Amino acid sequence: MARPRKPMLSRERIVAAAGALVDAEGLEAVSTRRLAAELGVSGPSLYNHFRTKDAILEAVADAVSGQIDLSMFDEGDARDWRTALHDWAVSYRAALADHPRLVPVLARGPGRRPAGLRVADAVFGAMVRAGWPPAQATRIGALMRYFVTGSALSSFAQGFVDDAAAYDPREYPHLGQAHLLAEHHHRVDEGAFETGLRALIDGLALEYERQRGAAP
Amino acid sequence: MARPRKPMLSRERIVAAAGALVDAEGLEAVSTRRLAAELGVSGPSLYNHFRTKDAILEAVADAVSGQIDLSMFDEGDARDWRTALHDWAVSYRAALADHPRLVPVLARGPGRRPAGLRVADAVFGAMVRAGWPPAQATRIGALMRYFVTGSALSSFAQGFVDDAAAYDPREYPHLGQAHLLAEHHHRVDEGAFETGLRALIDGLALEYERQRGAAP
DNA sequence: ACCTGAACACCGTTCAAGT
DNA sequence: ACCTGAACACCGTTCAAGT
Repeated sequence: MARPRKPMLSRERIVAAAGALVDAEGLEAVSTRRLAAELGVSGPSLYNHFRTKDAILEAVADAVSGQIDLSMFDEGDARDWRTALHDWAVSYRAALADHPRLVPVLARGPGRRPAGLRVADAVFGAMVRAGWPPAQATRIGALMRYFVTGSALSSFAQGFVDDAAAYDPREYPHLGQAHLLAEHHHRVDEGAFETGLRALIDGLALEYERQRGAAP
Repeated sequence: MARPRKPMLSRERIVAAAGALVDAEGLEAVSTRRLAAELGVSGPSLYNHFRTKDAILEAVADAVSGQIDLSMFDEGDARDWRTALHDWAVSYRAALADHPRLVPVLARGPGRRPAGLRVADAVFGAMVRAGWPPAQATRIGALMRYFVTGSALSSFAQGFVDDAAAYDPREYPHLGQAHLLAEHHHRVDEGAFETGLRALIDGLALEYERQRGAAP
């Protein structure tokens, strides 16, 4: 078969297939041979389009970053920084929660990924425009990433086994209900995210007022 | 050689060697063959002591959870819930930051790991004792884990490449200084963690007062 | 330029064989 | 009980060969 007159692969097709495979079966399931089989080619063919398997995953990650809504940071948008930050975090988490198994790749940071850099640029720019000193704006970008990636990386509630016998009341006197967490993981994790996000932004607002008071 | 009269391996030796290997070279470097070689045995020998490679990593993770200070949650401790939560988060992060490459394993939750369960038990019990409703105490445990694992999983600052040319000012008008982040990553990430932790706890204190005011 | 099969140096895990 | 080598079904990546 050798070289077809019409290429069988493209970067787009590879990224789409890799994304679907990660979502369906997880990062471990993505092998070059498996991915190539899904695309109807042999393993080494992928190396005509990407330098390494990791570069494929980076491209998938950037596609996910591209789903994050940034419109709340537009110059013309009327939302104040608290509301903008909240709405952005919700969209950020939603994009990651759609592809939880990709979060370890996204957590590596933007690197040279364009969509990742656009996110960092938008939030930093908006916080500075709202009156935060640049060093604080950087910290806000960082701490929001900690919180959102942490919440999307793995379910808190699903981290507890579904088996009442696992929680010996003599060892763990307060975990008598922990075996119920897994069943309600959606509610628990959503609630914790909302509570945490609210607390984070309320706390930042306090800090903002302190700085306002101190500065001229 | 077959079976020696004195066993060559023990769970403890395997866990110690695996931990050292993860710290030195990362999770990807831990293969059963590599680990066995480090211990002077052949690969399959490990299966006499652990059912799978993953069980070895779980054991390493539990050893790290065992390093987290929980004394601030003791009944006799005089710290109020805000201070206790702060001091715990600092110790929690320090334990994880000592072994950042293990964080993806720790982020899976306690599962059946005893040290992981002790942490969950202590923080939940202390929050309830401080007056938080159980559902809120659960959320606090969850959101703290989001924030701490997110901050330990990967450096925010090191997620940006060290190359000024990567930040085209026409594409990313606010990232003119981003190439300096990697150089100061320690300061940046520490500062963001402290700012975020303070904001989180200040925000929770506001919520606590609201509940106090609303309840009888 | 873009695909192929063969090859290299790896994986996790099982299992029969040894003591 | 606890170690071994052989084996199975995999890996990521390189490379010469094909068109």
